[in-house]
Amino acid sequence: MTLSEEDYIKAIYHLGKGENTAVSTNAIAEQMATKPSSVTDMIKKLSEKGVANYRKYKGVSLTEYGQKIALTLVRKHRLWEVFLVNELDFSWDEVHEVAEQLEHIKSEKLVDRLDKLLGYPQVDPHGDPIPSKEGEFKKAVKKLLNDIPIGTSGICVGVKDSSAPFLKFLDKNNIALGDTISIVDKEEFDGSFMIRIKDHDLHISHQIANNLYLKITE
Amino acid sequence: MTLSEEDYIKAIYHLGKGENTAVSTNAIAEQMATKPSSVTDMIKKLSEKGVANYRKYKGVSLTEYGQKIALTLVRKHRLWEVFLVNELDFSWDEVHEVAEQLEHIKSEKLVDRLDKLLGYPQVDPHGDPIPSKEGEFKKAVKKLLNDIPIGTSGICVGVKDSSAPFLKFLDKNNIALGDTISIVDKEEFDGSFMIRIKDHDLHISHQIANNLYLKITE
DNA sequence: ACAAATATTTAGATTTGCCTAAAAATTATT
DNA sequence: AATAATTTTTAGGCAAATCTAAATATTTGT
Repeated sequence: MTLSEEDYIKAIYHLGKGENTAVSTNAIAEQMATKPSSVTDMIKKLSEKGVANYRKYKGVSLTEYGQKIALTLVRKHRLWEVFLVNELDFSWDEVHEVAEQLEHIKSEKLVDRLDKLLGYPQVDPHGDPIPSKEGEFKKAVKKLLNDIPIGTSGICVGVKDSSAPFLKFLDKNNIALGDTISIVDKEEFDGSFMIRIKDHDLHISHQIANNLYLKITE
Repeated sequence: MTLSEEDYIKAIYHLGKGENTAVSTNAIAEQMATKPSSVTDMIKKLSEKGVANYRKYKGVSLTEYGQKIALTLVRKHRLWEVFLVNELDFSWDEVHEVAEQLEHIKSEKLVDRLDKLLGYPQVDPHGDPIPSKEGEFKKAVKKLLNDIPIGTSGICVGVKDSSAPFLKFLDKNNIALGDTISIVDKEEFDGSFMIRIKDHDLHISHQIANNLYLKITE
Protein backbone atom coordinates (compact mmCIF):
# COMPACT_ATOMS: atom_id res chain seq x y z
CA MET A 1 0.00 0.00 0.00
CA THR A 2 1.19 3.48 -0.79
CA LEU A 3 1.14 6.23 1.78
CA SER A 4 -1.88 7.81 0.17
CA GLU A 5 -3.80 4.56 -0.06
CA GLU A 6 -3.15 3.93 3.60
CA ASP A 7 -4.48 7.38 4.48
CA TYR A 8 -7.69 6.69 2.58
CA ILE A 9 -8.10 3.33 4.27
CA LYS A 10 -7.76 4.98 7.66
CA ALA A 11 -10.23 7.69 6.73
CA ILE A 12 -12.83 5.16 5.59
CA TYR A 13 -12.26 3.18 8.76
CA HIS A 14 -12.66 6.14 11.08
CA LEU A 15 -15.63 7.64 9.29
CA GLY A 16 -17.30 4.26 9.49
CA LYS A 17 -16.67 4.40 13.25
CA GLY A 18 -14.86 1.11 13.10
CA GLU A 19 -18.07 -0.60 11.98
CA ASN A 20 -18.30 -1.82 8.44
CA THR A 21 -20.47 1.14 7.44
CA ALA A 22 -20.56 2.62 3.97
CA VAL A 23 -19.01 6.09 3.89
CA SER A 24 -19.84 8.87 1.46
CA THR A 25 -17.43 10.34 -1.05
CA ASN A 26 -17.96 13.84 0.30
CA ALA A 27 -17.28 12.81 3.87
CA ILE A 28 -13.96 11.31 2.86
CA ALA A 29 -13.06 14.37 0.82
CA GLU A 30 -13.74 16.62 3.78
CA GLN A 31 -11.84 14.46 6.25
CA MET A 32 -8.83 14.31 3.96
CA ALA A 33 -8.96 17.92 2.84
CA THR A 34 -9.17 16.92 -0.77
CA LYS A 35 -11.77 17.03 -3.57
CA PRO A 36 -14.59 14.54 -4.09
CA SER A 37 -13.34 13.75 -7.58
CA SER A 38 -9.99 12.70 -6.17
CA VAL A 39 -11.78 10.48 -3.71
CA THR A 40 -13.75 8.79 -6.47
CA ASP A 41 -10.50 8.02 -8.26
CA MET A 42 -8.92 6.51 -5.20
CA ILE A 43 -11.85 4.45 -3.98
CA LYS A 44 -12.11 2.92 -7.45
CA LYS A 45 -8.50 1.90 -7.12
CA LEU A 46 -8.96 0.54 -3.62
CA SER A 47 -11.96 -1.39 -4.85
CA GLU A 48 -9.94 -2.96 -7.67
CA LYS A 49 -7.28 -3.90 -5.15
CA GLY A 50 -9.77 -5.76 -3.03
CA VAL A 51 -9.48 -3.34 -0.14
CA ALA A 52 -12.87 -1.67 -0.39
CA ASN A 53 -16.38 -2.36 -1.61
CA TYR A 54 -17.54 0.42 -3.86
CA ARG A 55 -20.85 0.89 -5.60
CA LYS A 56 -21.32 4.02 -7.66
CA TYR A 57 -23.20 6.73 -5.82
CA LYS A 58 -23.60 4.41 -2.83
CA GLY A 59 -20.39 5.05 -0.92
CA VAL A 60 -17.57 2.74 0.13
CA SER A 61 -16.90 0.34 2.93
CA LEU A 62 -13.82 -1.72 3.70
CA THR A 63 -13.53 -5.38 2.81
CA GLU A 64 -12.31 -7.74 5.50
CA TYR A 65 -8.84 -7.33 4.04
CA GLY A 66 -9.19 -3.56 4.13
CA GLN A 67 -10.29 -3.66 7.75
CA LYS A 68 -7.25 -5.69 8.63
CA ILE A 69 -5.04 -3.06 7.07
CA ALA A 70 -6.92 -0.31 8.90
CA LEU A 71 -6.48 -2.08 12.21
CA THR A 72 -2.73 -2.50 11.79
CA LEU A 73 -2.50 1.19 10.96
CA VAL A 74 -4.50 2.09 14.06
CA ARG A 75 -2.36 -0.27 16.11
CA LYS A 76 0.84 1.32 14.85
CA HIS A 77 -0.46 4.84 15.31
CA ARG A 78 -1.46 4.25 18.90
CA LEU A 79 1.66 2.33 19.86
CA TRP A 80 3.80 5.17 18.53
CA GLU A 81 1.70 7.62 20.51
CA VAL A 82 2.42 5.67 23.67
CA PHE A 83 6.10 5.63 22.77
CA LEU A 84 6.18 9.37 22.23
CA VAL A 85 4.45 10.12 25.53
CA ASN A 86 6.00 7.44 27.76
CA GLU A 87 9.52 7.24 26.38
CA LEU A 88 10.12 10.65 24.85
CA ASP A 89 8.06 12.82 27.20
CA PHE A 90 5.86 14.32 24.55
CA SER A 91 2.63 15.70 25.92
CA TRP A 92 -0.57 13.91 25.04
CA ASP A 93 -1.71 16.67 22.68
CA GLU A 94 1.39 16.91 20.49
CA VAL A 95 1.78 13.31 19.45
CA HIS A 96 -0.81 13.00 16.73
CA GLU A 97 1.07 14.65 13.90
CA VAL A 98 4.23 12.65 14.45
CA ALA A 99 2.36 9.38 14.94
CA GLU A 100 0.61 10.14 11.68
CA GLN A 101 3.99 9.82 9.98
CA LEU A 102 5.33 6.94 12.03
CA GLU A 103 2.30 4.73 11.42
CA HIS A 104 3.40 4.32 7.79
CA ILE A 105 6.75 2.74 8.63
CA LYS A 106 6.77 -0.78 7.24
CA SER A 107 8.33 -3.36 9.56
CA GLU A 108 6.35 -5.92 11.46
CA LYS A 109 9.31 -6.62 13.68
CA LEU A 110 9.54 -2.96 14.60
CA VAL A 111 5.93 -2.86 15.75
CA ASP A 112 6.23 -6.10 17.72
CA ARG A 113 9.36 -4.95 19.48
CA LEU A 114 7.91 -1.54 20.17
CA ASP A 115 4.86 -3.20 21.69
CA LYS A 116 7.16 -5.24 23.93
CA LEU A 117 9.30 -2.24 24.91
CA LEU A 118 6.18 -0.37 25.98
CA GLY A 119 4.93 -3.31 28.03
CA TYR A 120 2.04 -4.29 25.75
CA PRO A 121 -0.11 -1.24 26.51
CA GLN A 122 -3.90 -1.59 26.15
CA VAL A 123 -4.71 2.04 25.47
CA ASP A 124 -3.02 5.08 23.93
CA PRO A 125 -2.50 8.42 25.71
CA HIS A 126 -6.01 9.52 24.71
CA GLY A 127 -7.57 6.44 26.28
CA ASP A 128 -8.28 4.79 22.95
CA PRO A 129 -7.70 1.03 22.82
CA ILE A 130 -4.78 -0.47 20.93
CA PRO A 131 -5.74 -3.38 18.66
CA SER A 132 -3.79 -6.58 19.25
CA LYS A 133 -1.56 -7.98 16.54
CA GLU A 134 -4.54 -10.11 15.51
CA GLY A 135 -6.72 -7.03 15.22
CA GLU A 136 -8.81 -7.54 18.34
CA PHE A 137 -9.62 -4.75 20.73
CA LYS A 138 -12.24 -3.48 23.12
CA LYS A 139 -14.20 -0.39 22.33
CA ALA A 140 -13.74 2.75 24.34
CA VAL A 141 -16.50 5.03 25.52
CA LYS A 142 -16.43 8.51 26.96
CA LYS A 143 -18.43 8.91 30.14
CA LEU A 144 -18.88 11.34 32.96
CA LEU A 145 -16.93 10.19 36.00
CA ASN A 146 -20.27 10.14 37.75
CA ASP A 147 -21.55 7.30 35.60
CA ILE A 148 -18.56 5.03 36.05
CA PRO A 149 -18.70 2.08 38.47
CA ILE A 150 -16.27 1.60 41.35
CA GLY A 151 -13.11 -0.24 40.41
CA THR A 152 -12.98 1.08 36.87
CA SER A 153 -10.19 3.30 35.63
CA GLY A 154 -9.98 5.54 32.63
CA ILE A 155 -8.22 8.48 31.11
CA CYS A 156 -9.33 12.03 31.64
CA VAL A 157 -10.25 13.33 28.19
CA GLY A 158 -12.41 16.38 28.71
CA VAL A 159 -14.62 18.58 30.85
CA LYS A 160 -18.32 19.42 30.58
CA ASP A 161 -18.02 22.74 32.37
CA SER A 162 -15.09 24.75 31.10
CA SER A 163 -15.55 27.81 33.29
CA ALA A 164 -12.54 29.45 34.90
CA PRO A 165 -13.39 28.35 38.46
CA PHE A 166 -13.67 24.70 37.42
CA LEU A 167 -10.43 24.77 35.46
CA LYS A 168 -8.75 26.45 38.41
CA PHE A 169 -9.99 23.66 40.66
CA LEU A 170 -8.49 21.07 38.34
CA ASP A 171 -5.22 22.90 38.22
CA LYS A 172 -5.07 23.30 41.99
CA ASN A 173 -5.69 19.59 42.43
CA ASN A 174 -3.24 18.66 39.76
CA ILE A 175 -5.76 16.98 37.47
CA ALA A 176 -4.93 17.28 33.81
CA LEU A 177 -6.17 15.89 30.54
CA GLY A 178 -4.45 12.63 29.80
CA ASP A 179 -4.22 11.59 33.44
CA THR A 180 -5.28 8.11 34.39
CA ILE A 181 -7.96 8.12 37.07
CA SER A 182 -9.33 5.14 38.99
CA ILE A 183 -12.62 5.15 40.85
CA VAL A 184 -11.75 3.94 44.35
CA ASP A 185 -15.03 4.51 46.14
CA LYS A 186 -18.33 6.30 45.90
CA GLU A 187 -20.22 7.80 48.82
CA GLU A 188 -23.93 6.97 48.67
CA PHE A 189 -24.85 9.84 50.93
CA ASP A 190 -23.63 12.82 48.89
CA GLY A 191 -22.56 11.19 45.62
CA SER A 192 -18.94 12.18 46.18
CA PHE A 193 -16.06 10.06 44.94
CA MET A 194 -12.71 8.86 46.14
CA ILE A 195 -10.46 8.67 43.10
CA ARG A 196 -6.86 7.66 42.62
CA ILE A 197 -4.77 9.87 40.40
CA LYS A 198 -0.98 9.97 39.98
CA ASP A 199 -0.38 7.69 42.98
CA HIS A 200 -2.47 9.58 45.49
CA ASP A 201 -6.09 9.50 46.53
CA LEU A 202 -8.36 12.49 46.13
CA HIS A 203 -11.88 13.16 47.34
CA ILE A 204 -14.12 14.97 44.86
CA SER A 205 -17.70 16.11 45.11
CA HIS A 206 -20.59 14.90 43.02
CA GLN A 207 -20.53 18.21 41.18
CA ILE A 208 -16.93 17.80 40.17
CA ALA A 209 -17.49 14.21 39.15
CA ASN A 210 -20.37 15.32 36.98
CA ASN A 211 -18.13 17.56 34.92
CA LEU A 212 -15.20 15.29 34.19
CA TYR A 213 -15.19 13.05 31.16
CA LEU A 214 -13.17 9.84 31.30
CA LYS A 215 -12.53 7.43 28.47
CA ILE A 216 -12.92 3.84 29.58
CA THR A 217 -12.67 0.53 27.78
CA GLU A 218 -15.52 -1.83 28.50
CA MET B 1 12.03 18.27 0.80
CA THR B 2 10.22 15.32 -0.66
CA LEU B 3 11.18 11.77 0.17
CA SER B 4 12.79 11.34 -3.21
CA GLU B 5 14.74 14.58 -2.99
CA GLU B 6 16.07 13.54 0.40
CA ASP B 7 17.20 10.22 -1.02
CA TYR B 8 19.11 11.96 -3.79
CA ILE B 9 20.74 14.33 -1.32
CA LYS B 10 21.90 11.42 0.77
CA ALA B 11 23.22 9.60 -2.27
CA ILE B 12 25.22 12.62 -3.40
CA TYR B 13 26.55 13.05 0.11
CA HIS B 14 27.66 9.46 0.48
CA LEU B 15 29.13 9.16 -2.99
CA GLY B 16 31.11 12.32 -2.29
CA LYS B 17 32.37 10.55 0.83
CA GLY B 18 31.19 13.41 2.96
CA GLU B 19 33.62 15.74 1.21
CA ASN B 20 32.22 18.34 -1.10
CA THR B 21 33.20 16.33 -4.17
CA ALA B 22 31.38 16.42 -7.48
CA VAL B 23 29.57 13.17 -8.17
CA SER B 24 28.73 11.76 -11.58
CA THR B 25 25.24 11.21 -12.89
CA ASN B 26 25.93 7.56 -13.55
CA ALA B 27 27.26 6.93 -10.07
CA ILE B 28 24.08 8.34 -8.57
CA ALA B 29 21.94 6.31 -10.94
CA GLU B 30 23.71 3.13 -9.94
CA GLN B 31 23.54 3.88 -6.22
CA MET B 32 19.85 4.63 -6.40
CA ALA B 33 18.96 1.83 -8.80
CA THR B 34 17.47 4.27 -11.25
CA LYS B 35 18.28 5.56 -14.75
CA PRO B 36 20.79 8.33 -15.53
CA SER B 37 18.08 10.36 -17.26
CA SER B 38 16.01 10.38 -14.08
CA VAL B 39 19.05 11.57 -12.19
CA THR B 40 19.60 14.43 -14.60
CA ASP B 41 16.03 15.57 -14.03
CA MET B 42 16.35 15.48 -10.29
CA ILE B 43 19.73 17.16 -9.97
CA LYS B 44 18.45 19.99 -12.11
CA LYS B 45 15.63 20.42 -9.66
CA LEU B 46 17.92 20.23 -6.64
CA SER B 47 20.12 22.80 -8.29
CA GLU B 48 17.20 25.18 -8.78
CA LYS B 49 16.27 24.71 -5.16
CA GLY B 50 19.74 25.77 -4.00
CA VAL B 51 20.58 22.35 -2.63
CA ALA B 52 23.15 21.30 -5.21
CA ASN B 53 25.66 22.79 -7.61
CA TYR B 54 25.19 21.34 -11.05
CA ARG B 55 27.11 21.99 -14.23
CA LYS B 56 26.08 20.05 -17.31
CA TYR B 57 28.27 17.04 -17.96
CA LYS B 58 30.39 17.95 -14.93
CA GLY B 59 28.48 16.23 -12.14
CA VAL B 60 26.86 17.58 -8.96
CA SER B 61 28.01 18.53 -5.50
CA LEU B 62 26.00 19.73 -2.51
CA THR B 63 25.79 23.37 -1.55
CA GLU B 64 26.37 24.26 2.07
CA TYR B 65 22.60 24.14 2.51
CA GLY B 66 22.49 20.75 0.86
CA GLN B 67 25.22 19.44 3.12
CA LYS B 68 23.30 20.58 6.14
CA ILE B 69 20.28 18.62 4.98
CA ALA B 70 22.45 15.57 4.31
CA LEU B 71 23.94 15.75 7.78
CA THR B 72 20.58 15.90 9.51
CA LEU B 73 19.50 12.88 7.48
CA VAL B 74 22.65 11.00 8.46
CA ARG B 75 22.10 12.04 12.07
CA LYS B 76 18.54 10.79 12.04
CA HIS B 77 19.46 7.56 10.29
CA ARG B 78 22.18 6.69 12.77
CA LEU B 79 20.21 7.68 15.86
CA TRP B 80 17.37 5.43 14.74
CA GLU B 81 19.87 2.63 14.20
CA VAL B 82 21.05 3.00 17.77
CA PHE B 83 17.46 2.99 18.94
CA LEU B 84 16.67 -0.19 17.03
CA VAL B 85 19.72 -2.00 18.37
CA ASN B 86 19.81 -0.69 21.92
CA GLU B 87 16.13 -0.36 22.73
CA LEU B 88 14.45 -2.87 20.45
CA ASP B 89 17.15 -5.56 20.32
CA PHE B 90 17.53 -5.55 16.58
CA SER B 91 20.82 -7.02 15.44
CA TRP B 92 23.35 -4.65 13.92
CA ASP B 93 22.83 -6.03 10.41
CA GLU B 94 19.03 -5.71 10.18
CA VAL B 95 18.61 -2.07 11.08
CA HIS B 96 19.50 -0.36 7.84
CA GLU B 97 16.27 -0.91 5.93
CA VAL B 98 14.07 0.30 8.77
CA ALA B 99 16.31 3.29 9.55
CA GLU B 100 16.10 4.16 5.87
CA GLN B 101 12.39 4.75 6.41
CA LEU B 102 12.60 6.34 9.83
CA GLU B 103 15.15 8.94 8.75
CA HIS B 104 12.46 10.69 6.71
CA ILE B 105 10.19 11.40 9.67
CA LYS B 106 9.90 15.14 10.08
CA SER B 107 10.02 16.30 13.68
CA GLU B 108 12.97 18.08 15.21
CA LYS B 109 11.61 17.45 18.66
CA LEU B 110 11.44 13.73 17.98
CA VAL B 111 15.09 13.59 17.00
CA ASP B 112 16.21 15.65 19.99
CA ARG B 113 14.25 13.52 22.42
CA LEU B 114 15.46 10.33 20.81
CA ASP B 115 19.04 11.55 21.14
CA LYS B 116 18.40 12.20 24.82
CA LEU B 117 16.71 8.84 25.41
CA LEU B 118 19.69 7.07 23.89
CA GLY B 119 22.15 9.02 26.05
CA TYR B 120 23.60 11.16 23.28
CA PRO B 121 25.47 8.35 21.51
CA GLN B 122 28.55 9.24 19.51
CA VAL B 123 28.50 6.36 17.07
CA ASP B 124 25.93 4.05 15.51
CA PRO B 125 25.96 0.24 15.73
CA HIS B 126 28.36 0.07 12.77
CA GLY B 127 30.84 2.37 14.44
CA ASP B 128 29.99 5.32 12.24
CA PRO B 129 29.88 8.69 13.98
CA ILE B 130 26.60 10.50 14.62
CA PRO B 131 26.65 14.17 13.61
CA SER B 132 25.66 16.60 16.35
CA LYS B 133 22.57 18.74 15.97
CA GLU B 134 24.87 21.41 14.58
CA GLY B 135 26.22 18.99 12.00
CA GLU B 136 29.63 18.40 13.53
CA PHE B 137 31.19 15.00 13.80
CA LYS B 138 34.47 13.17 13.82
CA LYS B 139 35.41 10.93 10.97
CA ALA B 140 35.59 7.21 11.41
CA VAL B 141 38.29 5.00 9.96
CA LYS B 142 38.52 1.26 9.64
CA LYS B 143 41.79 -0.16 10.91
CA LEU B 144 43.33 -3.46 11.81
CA LEU B 145 43.28 -3.91 15.56
CA ASN B 146 47.05 -4.17 15.26
CA ASP B 147 47.38 -0.56 14.15
CA ILE B 148 45.31 0.95 16.92
CA PRO B 149 46.97 2.63 19.91
CA ILE B 150 46.40 1.60 23.53
CA GLY B 151 43.41 3.28 25.15
CA THR B 152 41.38 3.52 21.99
CA SER B 153 38.12 1.70 21.52
CA GLY B 154 36.19 0.87 18.41
CA ILE B 155 33.59 -1.39 16.91
CA CYS B 156 34.38 -4.68 15.27
CA VAL B 157 33.31 -4.33 11.66
CA GLY B 158 35.08 -7.04 9.71
CA VAL B 159 37.79 -9.64 9.33
CA LYS B 160 40.73 -9.83 6.93
CA ASP B 161 41.00 -13.59 7.08
CA SER B 162 37.64 -15.25 6.75
CA SER B 163 38.80 -18.86 6.92
CA ALA B 164 36.84 -21.34 8.96
CA PRO B 165 39.48 -21.70 11.69
CA PHE B 166 39.59 -17.96 12.27
CA LEU B 167 35.82 -17.61 12.37
CA LYS B 168 35.70 -20.56 14.74
CA PHE B 169 38.19 -18.81 16.99
CA LEU B 170 36.03 -15.68 17.05
CA ASP B 171 32.95 -17.71 17.83
CA LYS B 172 34.68 -19.62 20.61
CA ASN B 173 35.83 -16.38 22.17
CA ASN B 174 32.46 -14.74 21.73
CA ILE B 175 33.68 -11.98 19.44
CA ALA B 176 31.08 -10.85 16.92
CA LEU B 177 30.68 -8.09 14.39
CA GLY B 178 29.20 -5.06 16.06
CA ASP B 179 30.97 -5.64 19.37
CA THR B 180 32.75 -2.75 21.02
CA ILE B 181 36.39 -3.55 21.72
CA SER B 182 38.87 -1.47 23.74
CA ILE B 183 42.63 -1.84 23.49
CA VAL B 184 43.75 -2.28 27.09
CA ASP B 185 47.41 -3.12 26.59
CA LYS B 186 49.91 -4.25 24.02
CA GLU B 187 52.84 -6.56 24.68
CA GLU B 188 56.04 -5.28 23.06
CA PHE B 189 57.67 -8.70 23.12
CA ASP B 190 55.26 -10.70 20.98
CA GLY B 191 52.89 -8.05 19.67
CA SER B 192 49.96 -9.61 21.50
CA PHE B 193 47.10 -7.53 22.88
CA MET B 194 44.93 -7.35 25.94
CA ILE B 195 41.51 -6.20 24.82
CA ARG B 196 38.30 -5.53 26.65
CA ILE B 197 35.11 -6.87 25.11
CA LYS B 198 31.64 -7.22 26.64
CA ASP B 199 32.93 -6.46 30.15
CA HIS B 200 35.74 -8.96 30.26
CA ASP B 201 39.39 -8.89 29.26
CA LEU B 202 40.79 -11.15 26.61
CA HIS B 203 44.34 -11.82 25.51
CA ILE B 204 44.78 -12.18 21.75
CA SER B 205 47.89 -12.88 19.69
CA HIS B 206 49.46 -10.56 17.16
CA GLN B 207 48.11 -12.80 14.42
CA ILE B 208 44.53 -12.47 15.61
CA ALA B 209 44.91 -8.74 16.05
CA ASN B 210 46.15 -8.50 12.49
CA ASN B 211 42.95 -9.96 11.11
CA LEU B 212 40.32 -7.97 12.96
CA TYR B 213 39.05 -4.68 11.59
CA LEU B 214 37.74 -2.10 14.02
CA LYS B 215 36.08 1.16 13.18
CA ILE B 216 37.37 3.98 15.34
CA THR B 217 36.65 7.69 15.46
CA GLU B 218 39.77 9.84 15.56
C1' DA C 1 44.36 13.87 -32.82
C1' DC C 2 40.71 11.26 -34.17
C1' DA C 3 37.71 7.39 -33.88
C1' DA C 4 35.45 4.45 -30.62
C1' DA C 5 33.57 3.92 -26.28
C1' DT C 6 31.28 5.85 -22.57
C1' DA C 7 28.63 9.24 -20.12
C1' DT C 8 25.11 12.60 -20.11
C1' DT C 9 21.33 15.05 -21.68
C1' DT C 10 17.02 15.77 -24.27
C1' DA C 11 12.55 14.50 -25.97
C1' DG C 12 8.57 12.27 -25.40
C1' DA C 13 5.67 8.78 -22.59
C1' DT C 14 3.84 6.73 -18.40
C1' DT C 15 1.94 6.40 -13.66
C1' DT C 16 0.20 8.31 -9.42
C1' DG C 17 -2.40 11.46 -7.14
C1' DC C 18 -4.43 15.44 -7.49
C1' DC C 19 -7.22 19.37 -9.71
C1' DT C 20 -11.38 22.04 -12.30
C1' DA C 21 -15.46 22.11 -14.79
C1' DA C 22 -19.26 19.92 -16.54
C1' DA C 23 -22.47 16.01 -16.65
C1' DA C 24 -25.24 12.67 -14.33
C1' DA C 25 -27.45 10.63 -10.35
C1' DT C 26 -29.52 11.05 -6.00
C1' DT C 27 -32.01 13.39 -2.42
C1' DA C 28 -34.88 17.08 -0.69
C1' DT C 29 -38.62 20.39 -1.22
C1' DT C 30 -42.84 22.08 -2.33
C1' DA D 1 -44.39 13.98 -8.67
C1' DA D 2 -41.79 17.51 -10.55
C1' DT D 3 -38.31 20.68 -9.74
C1' DA D 4 -34.47 22.33 -6.99
C1' DA D 5 -30.45 21.37 -4.40
C1' DT D 6 -26.92 18.40 -3.43
C1' DT D 7 -23.83 14.69 -4.22
C1' DT D 8 -21.14 11.98 -7.10
C1' DT D 9 -18.98 10.88 -11.27
C1' DT D 10 -16.72 11.75 -15.69
C1' DA D 11 -13.64 14.06 -18.73
C1' DG D 12 -9.64 16.34 -19.43
C1' DG D 13 -5.34 18.36 -17.40
C1' DC D 14 -1.28 19.07 -14.38
C1' DA D 15 2.99 18.14 -11.62
C1' DA D 16 6.26 14.81 -9.77
C1' DA D 17 9.10 11.12 -10.59
C1' DT D 18 10.09 7.81 -13.40
C1' DC D 19 11.18 5.40 -18.01
C1' DT D 20 12.99 4.45 -23.16
C1' DA D 21 15.18 5.88 -27.15
C1' DA D 22 17.72 9.08 -29.51
C1' DA D 23 20.94 12.91 -29.60
C1' DT D 24 24.98 15.14 -27.88
C1' DA D 25 29.35 15.62 -24.95
C1' DT D 26 33.21 13.88 -23.01
C1' DT D 27 36.78 10.60 -22.33
C1' DT D 28 39.75 6.90 -23.82
C1' DG D 29 42.73 4.34 -26.73
C1' DT D 30 45.74 3.97 -30.34
